[in-house]
Amino acid sequence: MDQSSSSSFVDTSLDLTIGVTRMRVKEDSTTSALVDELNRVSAENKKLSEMLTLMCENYNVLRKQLMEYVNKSNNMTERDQTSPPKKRKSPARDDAVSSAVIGGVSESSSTDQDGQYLCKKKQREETVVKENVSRVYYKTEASDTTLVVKDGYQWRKYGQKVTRDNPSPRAYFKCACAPSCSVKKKVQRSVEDQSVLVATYEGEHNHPMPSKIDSNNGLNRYISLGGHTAPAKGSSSLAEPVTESKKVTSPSRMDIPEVQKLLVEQMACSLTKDPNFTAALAAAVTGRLYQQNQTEK
DNA sequence: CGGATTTGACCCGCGC
DNA sequence: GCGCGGGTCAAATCCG
Repeated sequence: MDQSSSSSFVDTSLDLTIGVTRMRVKEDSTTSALVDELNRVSAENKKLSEMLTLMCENYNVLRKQLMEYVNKSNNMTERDQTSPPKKRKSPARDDAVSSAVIGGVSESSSTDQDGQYLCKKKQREETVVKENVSRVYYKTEASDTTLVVKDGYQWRKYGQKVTRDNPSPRAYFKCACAPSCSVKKKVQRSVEDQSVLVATYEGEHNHPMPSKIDSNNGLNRYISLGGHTAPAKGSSSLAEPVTESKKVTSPSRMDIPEVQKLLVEQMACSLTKDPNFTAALAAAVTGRLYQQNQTEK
């Protein structure tokens, strides 16, 4: 946790300051006007850089707070999940080692009489024998009643159910590339926080993400839950859906440099959308070019 | 009209 | 064996 928060700090100081050297101001009034303008712009750039740095600091502070909050609520939910004696065991892929199914009741307990039964059972197990199961949390508008999670992949909804432990319905999705890609996901609102969508992924896509844009610009935002169940891990990130994998084999798909890169990209993206910023940036670049021109002469 | 979504019915595992 | 509950199927419906 500490590791991640410290390592996730991204030095975003863009060094936009254009050390405008005191140029030999010509008597020419237009030149002096230009220099004035350059000075003004460079000061503005300085200001912008400071603002950006401040924003980053604020972001880090907020992120820390969110982590703490999430960890707290997570501890609570874990207690909630363990304490009430559930009548039924939740499915293997949801809460236990999924390989328990692989071992196969069929092997040890198979008898002649239920051969046919086991045949069917095996068929089903094949679909159950999984793969990686991961859970991802998405922050959405509480008023948003759709169970759509824009994670970049295309999904086909094939069912919806109201489950006992959660009043909000659970939606079932298959990857749109099925049957070639057998990834499934379940999406349900969190019991504690209706604005949080919990997506449970089963399996891994065997094809590239069709649209990366959606994953970044969608309605939903991944929320960083570095230590949802394992706070010690702390591999948190802004955009990477933190997977709460049930199997050891699940790779951590993004390391810190990548996280930083992504973070910077996101910041750059939001900044470039601001016309004021782009104007200032253009001015800064022009200023720099102008400066170079002057020194070359 | 074709693909996506909805929704009731059905299947199957599990506990009693 | 029965009933409950989660997961899936598939016909009906919606929508671009």
